Amino acid sequence: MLTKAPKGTKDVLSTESFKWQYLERIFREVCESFGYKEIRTPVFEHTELFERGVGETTDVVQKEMYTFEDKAGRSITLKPEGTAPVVRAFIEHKLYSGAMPLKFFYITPCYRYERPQAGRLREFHQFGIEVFGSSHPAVDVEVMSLVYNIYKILGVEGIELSINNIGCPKCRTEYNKKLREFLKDKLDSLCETCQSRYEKNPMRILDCKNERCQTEIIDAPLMVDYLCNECSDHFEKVKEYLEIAGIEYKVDPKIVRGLDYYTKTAFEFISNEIGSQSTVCGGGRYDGLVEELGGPQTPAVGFGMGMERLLLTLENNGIEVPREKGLDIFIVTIGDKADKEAFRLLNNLRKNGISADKDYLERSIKAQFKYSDKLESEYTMVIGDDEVDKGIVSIKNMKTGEQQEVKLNNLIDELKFKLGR
RNA sequence: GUGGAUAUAGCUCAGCUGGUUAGAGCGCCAGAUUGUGGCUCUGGAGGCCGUGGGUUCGAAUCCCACUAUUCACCCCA
Repeated sequence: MLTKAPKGTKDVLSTESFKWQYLERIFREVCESFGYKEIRTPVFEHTELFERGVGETTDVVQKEMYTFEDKAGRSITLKPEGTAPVVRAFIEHKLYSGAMPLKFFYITPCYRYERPQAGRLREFHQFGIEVFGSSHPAVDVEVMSLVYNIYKILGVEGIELSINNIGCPKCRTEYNKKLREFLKDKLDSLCETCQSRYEKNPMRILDCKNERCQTEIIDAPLMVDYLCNECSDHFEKVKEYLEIAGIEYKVDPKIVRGLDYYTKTAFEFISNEIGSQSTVCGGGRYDGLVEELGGPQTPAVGFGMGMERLLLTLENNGIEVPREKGLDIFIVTIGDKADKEAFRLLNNLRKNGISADKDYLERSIKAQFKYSDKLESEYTMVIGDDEVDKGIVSIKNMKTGEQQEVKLNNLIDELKFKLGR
């Protein structure tokens, strides 16, 4: 137990971390080019924030939150998603009083108590963005376009964008009423989960994979057909802007978001190659959330992307993440005197921006070379008594095997030249 | 919360229907090459065979329980 990471968590070892750094770098670059700024919020929040923000009836809140009491008896919850905390910060710091729209991105761990499976962990990492202050449909599309760009840059193929409009509180309650009416006398032939969905979230029934349920709902009314003028107008404009952006999409009237705050636009990017958890990115508009949490009425859009799932997608696309470079130079030492000289040299090299390392195990020359090879050093130099006395060392290019004599006091300039620094 | 699969060396796995010192490849360490890596060859270290119980003269192997991992459902990124 002591030497086992808790269920649903994973160490990112140094042999993997370069992939994360790569993804994070791409996110940051793309966000910067879209004018988004980073925001960092705490890993834990008051439980109430998620109850109110995500919705008391959602599965996330009802059975998946890491909730505990702190020493003063406050109920604290590890963030299960990224949006509510950003909205909280937006309200707390009265950011609505500044220039709009306001565009943020974040990279954060999230926590949900679930049974782990492929593409699903209890601690997972989410990359997301939020835009506050504009109800313009083009903003919805900008958000999707940012995701689209990331996939393009990463070289990910076979990801499909599905969009829907799930209405606003006004037309959705109207629609839910219609849907319940339609399902009322079919209730008995629906599967168990769908029966519980009937009250909680009847739209979800449309998405059921159970065949019996599917045949029952063939003629069910669809949200798209019951949108109010404002919502359906918004939906049409989103499609127009998607055309302008040149982003392929399909309308999927069955997309339903499991978080209560979504309004109007809901979208998903789906990959069919990473197992059952096919949603690689999900997002949408949430025009009512800021107000719900005590701020002024402020429209907003955003998305969240699971980084573990993105990594899976890359793997299954056969995309190799560029590896980090090896060491510039490794110093092989022979004897005590040389060891001290090498230690002094290391310091100098590093100060000059040349990454350098040496042996610390007093191993044979051969073993030191092997180790240098493992570190993927560009160069390896040998230093023993002779070299210290004469002030001349030989440096070996590890790719070509060529060796060259260099004066110790010229070493740094010579290396800088060779490395193109 | 529900269901299925799996658990043997650091990693990937073999070990047939129970039979005595548990194997391979890779990795690690060393030597062949006494101051030069990658290739090759040789040797070495490294296992409570997930944990506990049971059946048996005898269990890595069969049975049960537990734990962990994993996949799927629910739900979500």
